[in-house]
Amino acid sequence: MRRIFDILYSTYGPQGWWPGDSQFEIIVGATLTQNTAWHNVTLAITNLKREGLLDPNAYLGAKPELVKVLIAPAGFINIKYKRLRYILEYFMSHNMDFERFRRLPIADLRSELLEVNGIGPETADSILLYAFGRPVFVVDAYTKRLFSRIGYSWMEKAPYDRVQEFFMGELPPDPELYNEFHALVVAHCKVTCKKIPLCSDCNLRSLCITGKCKAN
DNA sequence: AGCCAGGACTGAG
DNA sequence: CTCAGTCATGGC
Repeated sequence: MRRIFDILYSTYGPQGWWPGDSQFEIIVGATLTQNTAWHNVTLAITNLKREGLLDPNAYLGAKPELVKVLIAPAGFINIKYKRLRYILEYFMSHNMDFERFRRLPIADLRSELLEVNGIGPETADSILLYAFGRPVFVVDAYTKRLFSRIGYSWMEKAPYDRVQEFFMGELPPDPELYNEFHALVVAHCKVTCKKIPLCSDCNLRSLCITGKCKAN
């Protein structure tokens, strides 16, 4: 597992995630990117910034119609508008006390986040890792897709928590490592695309980046 | 013209 | 508990 990380890292280099300036922006981005191309999320976040709504009070005080237009590029406008509301209300109910979130035991904070309507396991873990620097491994569709092709076929249909437990059992609880690992998986999948067939010329198959495989 | 993107919720069986 | 249906837009 560590070897796979090393290959990815030497291939793509440090990714510098999360692509956002503030903790708050990371939280908003993690929500808006649900089943959505990141490019579209950047359009929405740029809109919110321009209108000064990338701020909890401003967002909650703005007219729904306006907010929906601004986040429209990210899709699912009605659902995501509500989800952002719920999430912001959660943080506001704790006075946006990020220091508190930083102190809370990981399991407790994760449970709190999962109780919020609109925050599922991946969004919760993205917030934990990228906004609060907690050592939580983020699993997503790319993770399952990639690893199910390089020897872990069981991951394809495995539930989120099972896959996460596996990775966290293989790797030390290092936020920096988890940060880069997830970002590198995304970076790799973005360039390989899910239609690339398995490579029969090397053990790494679709992860192979030697350029010698037929799959590449 | 479809198909897909850094998911999560809901309701039915 | 499992699972299809639903949600919306921009890029290729």
